[in-house]
Amino acid sequence: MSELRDPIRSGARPGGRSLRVQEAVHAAVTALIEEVGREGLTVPQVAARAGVTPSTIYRRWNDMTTLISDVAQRNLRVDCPLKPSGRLSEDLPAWAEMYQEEMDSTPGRAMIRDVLRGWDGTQKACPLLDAVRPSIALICEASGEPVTFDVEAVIDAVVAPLVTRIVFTDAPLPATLARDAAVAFVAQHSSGK
Amino acid sequence: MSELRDPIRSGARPGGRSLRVQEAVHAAVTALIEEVGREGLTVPQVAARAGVTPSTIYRRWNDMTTLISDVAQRNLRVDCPLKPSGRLSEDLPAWAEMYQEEMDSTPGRAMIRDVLRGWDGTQKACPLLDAVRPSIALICEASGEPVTFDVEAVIDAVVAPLVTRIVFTDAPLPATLARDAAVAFVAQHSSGK
DNA sequence: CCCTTAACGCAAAGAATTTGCTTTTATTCG
DNA sequence: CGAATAAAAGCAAATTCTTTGCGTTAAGGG
Repeated sequence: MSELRDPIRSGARPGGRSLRVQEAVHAAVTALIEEVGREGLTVPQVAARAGVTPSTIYRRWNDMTTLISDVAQRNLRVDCPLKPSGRLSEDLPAWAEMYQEEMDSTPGRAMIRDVLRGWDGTQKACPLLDAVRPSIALICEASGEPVTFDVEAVIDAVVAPLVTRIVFTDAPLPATLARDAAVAFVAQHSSGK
Repeated sequence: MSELRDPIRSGARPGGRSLRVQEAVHAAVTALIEEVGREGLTVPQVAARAGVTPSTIYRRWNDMTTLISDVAQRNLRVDCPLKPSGRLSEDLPAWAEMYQEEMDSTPGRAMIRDVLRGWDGTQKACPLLDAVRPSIALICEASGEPVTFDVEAVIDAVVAPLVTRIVFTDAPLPATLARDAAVAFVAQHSSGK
């Protein structure tokens, strides 16, 4: 959509006033989304609430879509309190179930959409999948058994069907969709080859 | 995002001038995307090219995002010249390969993103998956063998991993990603149970 | 502690969007 | 096959959003 200011740059000023402004704006967006929804949410409105000039927002984020996407990305960080038991056949399904509950909810769905709207496909990092890989990797490592598959394979088998439905459909999901996929995946990769 | 005018409604006027305006606007969008790209494409610009008043566009589509999404949805109709051989183990991988080529291309990726940006998740019909189901169903029916799976299962196994990568990443895809998934899927559903 | 300059504030200029009203013209019905 | 009806388009004024130039504030580095 449009280049956000690169936070890692020589001479950049990530602290102090800049940071306060960023926090105030993010908070204002979050609050106003609650109050008036995403539609009919305008930059001048956010600016007023944050105690900031509209031009400040335009210069940093360019437009409302990018700003909302930026806020949504912060909320993607699901700090899941994982306590891997070490048994893949338990941990992966458990995580999958939790992940589905997190994502297939009104705020979860809205968050994914918000992230996507501000995503133009030219950035390297993919916020949603990047947020997920560490958890999967952790579960695999905790497993004593040597894994014969890739983290990407898990994403294909359990994350992809889930997010595809969330992104492209309105219909409520079967409660055990992700869990079942995880169980099937583990079964397939332990028995046989 | 915002309700497009319901085309099926008592008293609606799908023909005549309305239709001409719609076609002119769609054509203008397509042409201008080529010339100036999606960014920096404005409603007044489109209106001028289409020989229409801006207010006409605003009243019908509400905003540029919705209009672009609407245009992209028309282009989703991939009339794939399928000639099912009747052997699932050939037809499904062949279709998967073709589908990937169609979607994992610069215009294909842009199209998917355009559709998603105008998608607020409250419509019943899902333009992307709806465009795919008939093809899969056709292949399954053409197969003499009685199928032991669902169309949705195919979507989960081959379409989902594909679109997830397209939607969430910038990285180029392995050329045989979808084909391989299709082969594995057929193998799994013919042997064994 | 001072210097440099990134980032903000302010206000004017410019562009996009909304809105009330009029006109055109599909569609329906007699 | 004409009216009659109302959906959709045109037009223009009013509003609101966005951009931009320039002065001011205050991080970060020497």
